[in-house]
Order: sequence, then C-alpha cells, then structure tokens
Amino acid sequence: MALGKDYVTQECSIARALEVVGERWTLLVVRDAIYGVRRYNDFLAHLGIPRAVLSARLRTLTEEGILEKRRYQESPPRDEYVVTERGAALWPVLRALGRWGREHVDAHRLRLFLHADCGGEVEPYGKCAACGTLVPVADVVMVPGPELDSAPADPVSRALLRPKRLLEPLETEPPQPAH
Amino acid sequence: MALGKDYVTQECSIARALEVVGERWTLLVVRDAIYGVRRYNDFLAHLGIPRAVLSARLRTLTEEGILEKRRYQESPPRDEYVVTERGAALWPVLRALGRWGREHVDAHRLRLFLHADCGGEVEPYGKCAACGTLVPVADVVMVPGPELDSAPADPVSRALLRPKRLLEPLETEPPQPAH
DNA sequence: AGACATAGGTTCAATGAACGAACTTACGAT
DNA sequence: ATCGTAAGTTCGTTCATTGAACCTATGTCT
Repeated sequence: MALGKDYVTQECSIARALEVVGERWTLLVVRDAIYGVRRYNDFLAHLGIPRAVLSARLRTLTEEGILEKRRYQESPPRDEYVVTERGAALWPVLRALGRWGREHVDAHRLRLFLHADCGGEVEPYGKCAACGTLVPVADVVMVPGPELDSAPADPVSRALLRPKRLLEPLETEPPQPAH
Repeated sequence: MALGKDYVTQECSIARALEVVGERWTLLVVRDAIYGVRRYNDFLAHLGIPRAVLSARLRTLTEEGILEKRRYQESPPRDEYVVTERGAALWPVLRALGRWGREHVDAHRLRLFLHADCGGEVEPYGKCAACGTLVPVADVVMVPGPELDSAPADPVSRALLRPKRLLEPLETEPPQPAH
C-alpha cells in the first residue's frame, strides 16, 4: 500500500522492502528515529517535512511495526514514536545509502560512527575497524564529523551535535523562557 | 532535483543519496540495470512502469551518471542503457534492502547470489561464504531461488531465470514469428 | 480570570507527479 | 502496401505532496 499502486508485479524482496519504506520521506523518518528523534515536533523541525505527510508516515510506519507509538505522559496526553527492532534492522540500508552518497554524490564526512566499547570506527557494513566485532546498532555512538555545520538553525540538529548513542532518546534543549 | 523539492535542509549523505535515487521506481530501474536489463522495452515489460515515468527515470539516471546511454545499432537508431561504475556501486544498497525485505517483510528466498569463481554464496554484505573474498558485482552470478515463480508471464522475468552474471547484458527470447 | 505557549495533530486548496491509453517516428520484413 | 518492432512523446485523469491555517487539551504567567 505504501506506494499507492504498489510494485505488484515484482517478485523480489527489494521491491517488497520498497513497498514498505520506499515512499518519499520514509527512510529519513526512520533515520531520525534511529538517531533518537521520537517526538512529532522534533521530526518536524529536523526534517522540514509537511505536517500532514509526517502524520501519514508515522501512521504507516507504526502500522508496519517499524515504529511504536508510546504514551510518555498523561495530562496532557503525549505520545512518542520509538523505533522497533524491525526498524533498527534498516540501519544497514541507511549505512549503505550514506556510504554511496558520500562516495558518489558529496565527499563530506558529516558524521562518524564509533564503537561504544572500544572507540573504533564502525565501517559501513557494521564491523568495528579497531576490534573487528560486528557492532549492534545500540552500541554505535554517533559523533559529528569535521565538516558538519557546527551551528545549525534547528534545535534538533544542535542536539545531534553532541556524541550520542543510537536508539537512545534525543535530548533537546529546554525551551527558552519568554523574553 | 530528483525529488521535486529536495531534502535541502538535510546535511546528511543519506539525504544526498535519496535526492538522487529516492524517487519512486528509481532503485528498481537500477536493480534491473544491474541484473543486465538494458533496453527500454525490457525495463517496461519487467517493471510494469508507465512509459512516461520510465523515460523520465532513464533520463535523470543518465544525467546523474548512473546509467550510460549507448547506441547499439544505427538504422534504425537504437539505444541501450548500461549501468556505470557509479550505478553498480548501488549494489550494496540493493542487497541491504533485499535482505531487510526478506527478513522483515516476506521470508521467501527468491534469488541466490553466488561467487562466480568458487560457487559459494555471496552474503548480503558482499563476502563469499565459501572463500571469504569480497566479491565484486561483476563476479556475482544470480540464480533463481527455490521459491521463485518458474513460469513468469513476461519474457524478461523468464530470461532472468537462467543463471547469469550481474552487469552482463540480458538475452531475451527472440520474438516468435507471426502465427 | 484571561492571555499566551506547547505538543500533536487535522483540514483544505493549489500544485506536482504518476498513471494508462493513444499516438509518433524510423526503419525492416512480408 | 501493410504489418511489426523499438523507443519514445502526448495528454487527460487520478493521486500525492505542499504549506498555511485551524483545532484540542493542557499548563503557566500576570
């Protein structure tokens, strides 16, 4: 369903995957979710996505079991979207895309991914260059690369400048008290 | 440009990649090109994509240097689209998507990828399970898996049932002489 | 009490992309 | 002269995306 009329004739697991995550914005929402973004307004600020499209993507990703909608406070009722194991399994897809983007579109090293246990760099296929382990997503620490903008406009990008473990919730700055 | 209004706010190589190959149908066209499909009508038959959309994708993929348009006969003038090195570099992305699709959407093993030199199976991250080499795309042989439809309707799918090396041109059946 | 702020949405009109059918071009074969 | 083929283009309809405005429930400031 994800692509309106889907790739029905395709007997291929690539097409199956793209039916679920191939729509515009979808993989960027998943990327942000893996980066630890969980709240509607944070996705909104970081992605610059239209609200209606974000609502639609969050709904279908939740239906597909890639995100899980979770009440994090009553009164006022507030929900957050947490990436599931199924969603985290998309990490290799994102690494592969990121590698291709860096090598074939734009050579900047914007973010580095390090192994939390040993500090070694995690290679695109998930192995730690230092100790050789296949690093699970939860043990990856993301740090800004040398060429990443160090003073971005939106608060979510700023929060993502601090080294942080993937999957852990992102902590954004508390809102400034009014003037 | 590939996504109309593109992901401009995104300082991220994943977003960069998706600007180029994130549109509907694009990755499936690249997949087919890596499988050896080269001709307009073969893409058409295999993908079931609207002609106008196929024309648009072939044009932008050519402009992006992912495919190369090549005259294969004069009189009548006929062109084919051959995947470039830049396009073949998307193979890991497609493998990662295919793996996710198989593990998290639909468990069928539709195609197997073997190392041409030793016959071992090529793992999702490109290593041969038998001999351990990181297998270049050109040395991958694709064979139908046990659960792939053995009598598909379109001639391109039928041609893809025979074991074939990736990147090598696909040979479709010659058209049947009229009744 | 009233005004404003916050989080997480929905609604809607305008635009843009995808769809599918029909048509075109340039040839070769019967 | 007609048919067939490969590689397209054109066009009207439908569907998706966009951005702005609005809505709801609650908490906070004065």
